[in-house]
Amino acid sequence: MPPRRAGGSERGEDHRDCRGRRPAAYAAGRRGPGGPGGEGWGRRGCRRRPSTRGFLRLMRYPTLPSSLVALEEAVLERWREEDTFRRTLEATRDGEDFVFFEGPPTANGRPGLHHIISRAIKDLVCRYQTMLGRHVTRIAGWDTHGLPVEIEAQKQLGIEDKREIEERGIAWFNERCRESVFTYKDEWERFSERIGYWLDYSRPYVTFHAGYVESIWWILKQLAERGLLYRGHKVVPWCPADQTVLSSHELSLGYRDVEDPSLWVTVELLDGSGRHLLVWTTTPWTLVSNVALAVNPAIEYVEVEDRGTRLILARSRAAALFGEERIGRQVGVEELLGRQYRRPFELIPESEARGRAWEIIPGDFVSDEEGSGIVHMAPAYGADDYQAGKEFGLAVLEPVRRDGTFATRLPLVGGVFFKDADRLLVEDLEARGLVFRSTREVHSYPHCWRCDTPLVYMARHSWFARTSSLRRELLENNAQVAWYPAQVGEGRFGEWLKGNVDWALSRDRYWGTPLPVWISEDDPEQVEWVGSFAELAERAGELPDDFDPHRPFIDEVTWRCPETGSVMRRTPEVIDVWFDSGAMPWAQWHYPFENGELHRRHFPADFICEAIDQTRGWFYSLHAISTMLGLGPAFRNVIVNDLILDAKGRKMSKSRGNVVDPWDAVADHGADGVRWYMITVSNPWLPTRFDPDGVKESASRFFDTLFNTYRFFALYANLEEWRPGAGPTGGAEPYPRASGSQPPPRPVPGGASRPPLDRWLLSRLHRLVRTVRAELDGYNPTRAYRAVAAFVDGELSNWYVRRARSRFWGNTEATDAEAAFGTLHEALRTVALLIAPVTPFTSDWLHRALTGRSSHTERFPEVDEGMIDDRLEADMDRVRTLSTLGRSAREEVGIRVRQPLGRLLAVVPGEPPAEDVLALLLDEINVKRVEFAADAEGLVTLAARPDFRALGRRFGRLTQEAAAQIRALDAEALKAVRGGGTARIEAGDAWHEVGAGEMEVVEEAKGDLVVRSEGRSTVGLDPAITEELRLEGLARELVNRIQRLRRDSGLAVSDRIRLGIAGGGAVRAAAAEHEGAIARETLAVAVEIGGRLGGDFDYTREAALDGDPAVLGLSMTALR
RNA sequence: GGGCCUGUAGCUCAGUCGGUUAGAGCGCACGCCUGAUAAGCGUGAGGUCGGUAGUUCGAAUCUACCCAGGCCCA
Repeated sequence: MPPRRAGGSERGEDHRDCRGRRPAAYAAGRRGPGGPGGEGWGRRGCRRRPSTRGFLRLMRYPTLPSSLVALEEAVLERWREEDTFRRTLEATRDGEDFVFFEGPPTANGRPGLHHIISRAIKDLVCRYQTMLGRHVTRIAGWDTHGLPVEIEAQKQLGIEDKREIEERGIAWFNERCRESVFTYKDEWERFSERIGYWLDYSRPYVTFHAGYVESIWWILKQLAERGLLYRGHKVVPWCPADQTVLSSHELSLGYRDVEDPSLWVTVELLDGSGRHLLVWTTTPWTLVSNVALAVNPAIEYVEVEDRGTRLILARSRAAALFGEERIGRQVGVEELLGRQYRRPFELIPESEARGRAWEIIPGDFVSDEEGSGIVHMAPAYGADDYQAGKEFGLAVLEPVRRDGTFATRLPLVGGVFFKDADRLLVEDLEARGLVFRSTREVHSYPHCWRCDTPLVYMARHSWFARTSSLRRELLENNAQVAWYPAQVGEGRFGEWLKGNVDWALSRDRYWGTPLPVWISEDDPEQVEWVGSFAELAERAGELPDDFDPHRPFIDEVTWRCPETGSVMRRTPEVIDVWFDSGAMPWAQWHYPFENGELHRRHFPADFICEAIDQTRGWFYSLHAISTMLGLGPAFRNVIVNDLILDAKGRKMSKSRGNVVDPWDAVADHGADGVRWYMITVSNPWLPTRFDPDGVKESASRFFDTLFNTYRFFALYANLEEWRPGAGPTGGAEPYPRASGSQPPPRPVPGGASRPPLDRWLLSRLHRLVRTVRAELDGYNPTRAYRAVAAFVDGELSNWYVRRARSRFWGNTEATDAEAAFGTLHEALRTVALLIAPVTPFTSDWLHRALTGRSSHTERFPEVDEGMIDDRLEADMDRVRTLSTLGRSAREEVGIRVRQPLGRLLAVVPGEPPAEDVLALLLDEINVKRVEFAADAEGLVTLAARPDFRALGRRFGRLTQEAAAQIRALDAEALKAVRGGGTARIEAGDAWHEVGAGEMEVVEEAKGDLVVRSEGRSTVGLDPAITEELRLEGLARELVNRIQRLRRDSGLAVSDRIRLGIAGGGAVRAAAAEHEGAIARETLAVAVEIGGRLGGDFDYTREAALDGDPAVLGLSMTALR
């Protein structure tokens, strides 16, 4: 038994290929102790060993490593040794810039599987552009500030809340944060290297570095000078337990379905009519703070009489709640607007209400799809409410304290947690007879994702960027961005911009970029933005050399205003961490303090790529900052990738236990395997399922086929000592090397002299190059590489190699052999270059194996349009269709392909294929001749296929009738149409002339043949086997058995033999008739044919050939 | 509750401008090949194109509504 898989210890010593197989060349010669045993390999075992000369020749085209992972490790080693990445940057130094921005990850979390996909895409685009000769800057970055970092630090330190941080000192806490941000930096760098993501880690941008912070200060000051920054109020989600604001991102982590009250309250309208307004809410606790009711002028309101009370509500809601028949008089909105009402609770003294209160206001956000069409407003506790409050100057009542409880001075609910107050409040309303209906319903409500406490929306002071004033610019700039897919840009991002609200910049936290704004202690309106450290020093005195702009040190920097004499003190907040990352186009260069030219060259980005969750994160912050600075869009092309799901389509999460460790994935499938899978399995913008079986499948389909093809090439190229440039096809080096300064050599000449199969492959190859370039230029990597996969599998391996196989060895026609090797070499090398962006390891290995050079310092293949031959491709298409049908027909009659048959009748649309292309069909399905219907009148019938596109235009609703009439045309009429004439049909009570434009006339085979057809192609196979054909079939069987015996006997591919064939009359006749062919195929220098096996043969075997027994014998011989 | 995406063979996915026999791979069945061989290849079966209603001579494709799943937002 051969060994199964290479164990770990054997790795590197074992000359097995990627499937764990021994390559034939080694299997024949190398007999290590672990190899197959001597017995069973022929009578005398195997003594062969390649000559030294032969062995050296084998080294020319190397054997594939034992696995994809081993291949990648070897390539990585090379990249490290020769610093290939840097060489590509140097080689393109004078090229036009292609600007790429790397979105910074946070290095206090480990890289995950989902990072592979965006990194694979980023790497792919950057490598492609590099191979086009452009200079691609790829600077790594680290996102190091913000709440995630603080939370991680708190977790490690076991700290529960902010109070504890302040007790132990901000300096101490921030030091812990600073230490933790690079916890996994090394792992990230190793991971990037391992998956082949070329990124410059030597000079990364780091958001907490003083220079980076200074650039942000500069940006902020620019914005302040443009009047875009202000201090205001905002309703924010607040966790009463942690006493902190949550970001919108964090908010989305904590939505949970809970049961809440569904309360309908009646509120008396104070217009003396005694009518009540019906109001619906799911948060009764906010009624305490109610200051207004909103109605929508676009909605119709009516009165309904219920239990002695006249209620006012939206018409559609009245119909739903009471039924049409109970609807009373209509109430005009103008009758309501500005009216006072009696507030549901009077727990807060009226005197505390500063501003308008308990009045009916208009609001277009009011819907009549649920509730009553009348919405209760508590500006402190809802975003819509707050907006309306600002617009109408409503009072803001804030009885809930930061810990979530009502102020103790309030009657009824003083000291009660806001959620717990609901029950008390509903009871009180019921007691006063103000409840119309009270139930409970399940809806989703945000909770703190850390402590599960229900969140409360609260108005808080905050610094804002006035982005809503630039809505038009944001949209205009967005229109200049090409989004992949487009709907994210138009839809998700565009809609979000349309509804843009001012960006709340400040955070009440510690570890972040401090807001560089100082406020007068005496006059809060006197503020000063500081745009650089130098400016700060001007005001506050010299800064230390190792000045750290972080809290708490920066908080101590104050000065006395020379004009007012007031002390200027910094606002305590830090900035939203998204501003950090959005500032990277400037801050990564410490612009404008240095690198002005570098920054100018690197803005805006030609390309960025991140996951969909960055829509409102990095995509927005880049876009918003750039727009606010008046600089247009920050990026021109953006690929948005979706999530990586598990094999069953579920989100990966720790709690489900379905998280795949990216290191495991790479160890199992290789980086190229995972990259290839992620790029080709579905478009990046669709959620991608990570299915290990799927990875294996797509890998084996592609890599194994490609490697097998290479192996085939290498085997024979080594045997025949072929190398490019030696023969008549000339030095095949069509792609200019990136580093070379000479003009590129011309591509291989069109090769009209090459056989059609070769010309066809090159035509397909160049068409492929055209496709791949077009798709990659259009940021469509999935389509590009699916096309490559189809080429390698369907065309290169399963048609070209399959059909050209015999030309690769023992080919006595040197030109033909040269053409075959040259063509296959060029195809493999071109494929190696095409896949360089997507599977950089395999590409590099293959390219080096074929040429000795790395693929990554080469230029991307160019299309030679002259090589594309439409006619030839069409002919080959027909031949391939016919061979499929021929095989199917053979299947049906049960005659194997080795048995030659006499005749195939064929019908194809259009012209028959050229003679030399047709030869491939004869060979493939092993028939002596193909006759086309045109030559074989009487064996076909004519039929008409209506062309609906044409008929539809002409006949409209009569199309079906006309089509039926066309189908019914008789042979005479069809002959006339085929001859360029017309036929008459009746449709819609009128006669019409129809011709070749309205139909296609096709031939269909008939008769006693075995007929198969598909589309417009048909074959009829003549199953008759003459004696002559039988003998030829038998001869082929003999070749087949002899080859098997050769191989089982351990002979090398090129060994010559002496051959003996013994058997009955038919066997002898077949052998004698086809002796020459048998000898040629089996490399026999002598053939002995007889009734019994004479002579002394080293290896013998009996064989049954369809009931004809035969005995075969062979010996190796030194003769040639 | 709102926006966007997805739904095609058992599974994973293609499907161009609406055109009349909806494709591929895997899996399955059967077979072939045996010097690319621990591979490879072929043939076949397998479909209510999520559903309904429209538009149209004609719908997987366009429209509306509904269902299911996902993402984002509230």
